[in-house]
Amino acid sequence: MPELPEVETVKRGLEGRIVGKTVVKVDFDWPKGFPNAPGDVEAFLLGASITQIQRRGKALIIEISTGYALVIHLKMTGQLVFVAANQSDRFGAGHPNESLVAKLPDTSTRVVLDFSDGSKLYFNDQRKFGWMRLMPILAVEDLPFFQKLGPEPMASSTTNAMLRARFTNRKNSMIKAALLDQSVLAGVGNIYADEALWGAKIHPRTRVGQLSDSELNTLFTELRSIMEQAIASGGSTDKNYVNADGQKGSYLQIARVFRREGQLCKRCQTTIEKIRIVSRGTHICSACQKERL
DNA sequence: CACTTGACCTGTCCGC
DNA sequence: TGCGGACAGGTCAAGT
Repeated sequence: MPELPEVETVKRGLEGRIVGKTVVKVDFDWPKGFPNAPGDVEAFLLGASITQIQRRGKALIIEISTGYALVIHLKMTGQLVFVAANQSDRFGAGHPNESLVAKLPDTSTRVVLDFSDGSKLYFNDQRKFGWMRLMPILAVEDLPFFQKLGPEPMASSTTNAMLRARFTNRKNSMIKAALLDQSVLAGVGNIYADEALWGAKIHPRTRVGQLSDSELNTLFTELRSIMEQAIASGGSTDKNYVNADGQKGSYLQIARVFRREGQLCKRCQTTIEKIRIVSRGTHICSACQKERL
């Protein structure tokens, strides 16, 4: 389930691997995942080169020399995996990714881009929730998804005061629902919502209006800190997520509550519980994160 | 408008 | 062993 740290990790991986490369072939057989007008691929992608890669929220924007861009959302099980021309150089016998690369393309492969140097980029998506779309760069920001998207939590221009104002617009929501709402704040998903709430000692069912300014500030500080650590760990791999080299992220090895139900709270040794809030699996320490009525 | 819930998908796991 | 059902969770549409 790629959230901001996972998508950022993919973005950084792709920057060093596909920028400057020329696309010579595109294979896809899945209209819902690549819903483009006939002819777009030939006119605006083939023969063109990758110029830069951006991330906004959980979406990636791969810009192309034709003034078009590939906009990609990995949703829950999407992967973007780069494979060099000579696989054995990078994924030879004994390499941790040998088995993964050996089976690409697999049954989850939706799109394959071939570059002129023989390398390839695979877009895999087991559950088909993700999408990839070719469109003019100038039209990207007009997509409803980007129109509604809230500010970037890690940007220096995003202040606590600004975030407090956005959250308190949703004062009757549970804080976890507000954190997951991409129109309030971009990039937070189930993993880092639980991790940040534990860090700030806030029960996820608390209504936004019940939180003081200082509690909200602590929550935002925790969120930034957690996301920074997650990026440094290459993101979180629960099942599907891998980076641009096909490697897993290691954040869950240092996670405090997520997927730690039944284990002890690292702060107070109480057993971590898994409950259900806003239809999502939610991990809490009921001693550190007291529910208020 | 604020807020919640179900649908979209497929692979996996659990109980029978 | 096989099978039904619950579960995983990002976003959007539709509901209250």
